[in-house]
Amino acid sequence: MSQSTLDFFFNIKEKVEEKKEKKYEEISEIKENAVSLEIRRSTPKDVLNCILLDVGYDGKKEKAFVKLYDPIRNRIYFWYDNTDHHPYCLTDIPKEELEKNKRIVGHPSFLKIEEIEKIDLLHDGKIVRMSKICARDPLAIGGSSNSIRNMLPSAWEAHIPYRKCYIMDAGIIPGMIYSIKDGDLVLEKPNIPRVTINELYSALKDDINLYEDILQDFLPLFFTPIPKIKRVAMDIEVESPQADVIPDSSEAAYHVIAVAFSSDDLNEVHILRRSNKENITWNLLGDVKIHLYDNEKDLISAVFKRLWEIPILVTFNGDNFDMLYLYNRGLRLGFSRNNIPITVGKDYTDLKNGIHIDLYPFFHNKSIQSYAFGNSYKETTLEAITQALLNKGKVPLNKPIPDLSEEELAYYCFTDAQITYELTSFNDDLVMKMIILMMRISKLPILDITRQSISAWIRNMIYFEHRKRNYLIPRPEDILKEKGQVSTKAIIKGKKYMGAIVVEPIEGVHFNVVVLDFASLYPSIIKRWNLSYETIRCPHEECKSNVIPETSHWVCKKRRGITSALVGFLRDIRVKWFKMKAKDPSISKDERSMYKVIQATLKVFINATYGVFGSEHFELYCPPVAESTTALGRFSIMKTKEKAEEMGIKVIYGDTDSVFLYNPTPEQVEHLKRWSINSLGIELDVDKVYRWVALSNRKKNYLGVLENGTIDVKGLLGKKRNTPEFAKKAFHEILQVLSKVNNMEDFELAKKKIIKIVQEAYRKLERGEVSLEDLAIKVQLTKPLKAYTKTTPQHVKAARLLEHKGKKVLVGQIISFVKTTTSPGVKPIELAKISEIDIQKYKEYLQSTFEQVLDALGIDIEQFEGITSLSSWF
DNA sequence: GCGGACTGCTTACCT
DNA sequence: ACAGGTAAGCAGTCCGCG
Repeated sequence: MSQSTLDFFFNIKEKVEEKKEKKYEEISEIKENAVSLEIRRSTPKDVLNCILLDVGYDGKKEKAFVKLYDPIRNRIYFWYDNTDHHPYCLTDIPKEELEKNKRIVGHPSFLKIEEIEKIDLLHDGKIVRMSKICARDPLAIGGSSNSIRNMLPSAWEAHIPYRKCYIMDAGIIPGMIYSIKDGDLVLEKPNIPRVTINELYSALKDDINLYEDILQDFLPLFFTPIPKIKRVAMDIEVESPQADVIPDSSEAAYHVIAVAFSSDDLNEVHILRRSNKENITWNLLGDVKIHLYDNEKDLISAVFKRLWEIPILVTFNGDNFDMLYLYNRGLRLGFSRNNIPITVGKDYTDLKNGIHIDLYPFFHNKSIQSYAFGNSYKETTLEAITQALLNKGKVPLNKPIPDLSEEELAYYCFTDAQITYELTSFNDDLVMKMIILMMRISKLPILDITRQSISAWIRNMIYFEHRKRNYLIPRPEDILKEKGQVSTKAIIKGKKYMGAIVVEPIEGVHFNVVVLDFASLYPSIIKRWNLSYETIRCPHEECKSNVIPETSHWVCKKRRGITSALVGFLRDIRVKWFKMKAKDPSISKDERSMYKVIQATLKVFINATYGVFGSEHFELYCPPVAESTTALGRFSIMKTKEKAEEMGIKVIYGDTDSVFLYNPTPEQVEHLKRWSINSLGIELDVDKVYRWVALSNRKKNYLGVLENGTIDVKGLLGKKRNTPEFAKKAFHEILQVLSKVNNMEDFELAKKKIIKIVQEAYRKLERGEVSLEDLAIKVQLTKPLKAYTKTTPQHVKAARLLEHKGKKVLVGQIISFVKTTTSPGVKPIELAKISEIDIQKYKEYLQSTFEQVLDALGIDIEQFEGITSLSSWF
């Protein structure tokens, strides 16, 4: 057995035995202890093996600082910059001239001007001389009315927040292990065994020279173990005058009635007495510690005491609610700002002495949702996420929160804290590990990872590589000026350029279908074709012959593109190393699971890299890069289709990066794979094999049975959220029947069963045997009700009816409504009666749901038409 | 004034 | 606030209809 990944490069374990872990103290007597922040933050001169979690700026000290978490003492240390680093921006105006500018050199925060050189990638890597203007305060550079960047006709690198600038200049990698040695911050590098390096090099083979320098920098990020980060989850409940109105957290006008903490070793509820009951029972709470208070201020005081000592706090929507409410409630109850352990920022809240992780924005992040969790939850609510990931939910409430007894309230509140904690602990701390890896790859502090979107991560990752190599960070307007043009037209109105190709499906049931797909097509293209903002449409005459098919663009042959190298490396190491190692039976289970986390994290970055280059809000937005990527994607799939057909294989379907081959021989498949790597330079793999697949004439719409007997459904109405449950149920019964089909004869039998299912569904509907819940159509409100000005879709009509009844309707909420015969034709399920259901409309729903399946199977829905008039029989 | 053809809006899916 | 492509249902508009 090999050692586990977590300790084979590092020897944290030895030290664990030397020191005692910190336990939370018993809360008994509450005293307002005004310990100054200075003392709370004091850091010893030597601290070993902490994980660096956050970077910030201290306005009083005028210094950058980092927050380090010591996994052994379970506490946060602060380390302040000792390298005399200052905020700055760059300009092309010479130093002598700047010195004549009284407003700049006379600025109260002005420090100095340095003459420096930068490499300008946008202009063929030529060396440019620049002046670097330093100031004491980041606001003096940018962000105030009197900032220096506004006094300059043109400034570079002036919009980067100071803490990010500091990270880049100091070369700090958040999420890595650091020690403080003799007052200095020192990175603890892992010792990666020679044999591992050799294995890795041989896996990446010839491509290694495309990105070897990046590989050297990135390997420690993957091979540094992630220590166990203790954290405590918190949830609060507050009094509310109206049953289903959530109190405003900026007002904090009502009592805080319960606060729960949950973690490995701290499980307690602080609760306010609201009844006259002599003996309250706490049977629901098990061995959770209960603190009952007669006075709200005592409760808040005890909670604040906890928040001073908890190093890492986890909430769900704490930024907008729990933390903000506690802060404002604290002020209302007379606590001074200094005695409240919470920082309130513009769009975040934090612990003054620790770190606050809000899981809501993290799980709301679209890339996390789709690439890390495969869209398993569709709404960002604690209920939906825990249902999907933990397979359990919140405690069901049968009355409003203020009406709950103390015991019920404590139980409800504690359960929320507990499931919030579990969102970070399930699958062996998967979420915590992913967050740490994301920090390392993007070089962003934990606060930014949980609160910013994927484009911010990717931007920071690329900026960091620029600063490291002394490249000038390009300005968005300069990229656009040089590389703004596109040469294709999108199929969808309003889009900027043409995207992927979908091969016209050949209708019918096809047996023995092999699906080949390109492994990460777009990242592979970016790597193979050297796509980057500086290499596309480069200034060299001799490169203009290196054209991208179907476009007017060309790409550089002389210089290796930085984003091409970066994306290429991340793609290759994921596909050729981590994905392989995650399945390697010769290594330990722990190691495999760590490799799985790494490959899943890389997937989030890789899958989004093409998209960001086509997004206007991205600071490295470069339309020809995005356009060339999709053009080469179309080129690749079309060439593959042609080649397959040339070989005599029928291509029955394909979408973006895949081809569906009808009954190919294993030799043909091998031949095609070899051809792809040799002539396109992109790996083509077998993705899945169908016993049979049924295609209709609709694209992105098919079903099939895989080799192992599982049924695979894509795009059919029966799996869409806005299809009523009763239609979905019948649809799934049909799938059950189909999953057992192996040949044409089976099909004939299956058809008879399917007819029965369809008939039964119609009959139930006719007889009124379907419940309101099963008839509900669920549609998400994607914007505020007021914003629907052009049309009024049905779910908006239903939502407006709800609002009329005084119910709150929020963006992102899913509206459940039914179709009625009474005006206006729809009603939210809460207000509808079974007698007003429009049965005719629901028949149409059934018809179109079934039609898609039957179409694909070659059964004519018309032969069922008699069924629709079944009503006459009853 | 009403219905059919058409376009545009909106949502949910696929890659 | 990562992209474009496809399907579907409905809202709204225009036009023809003696």
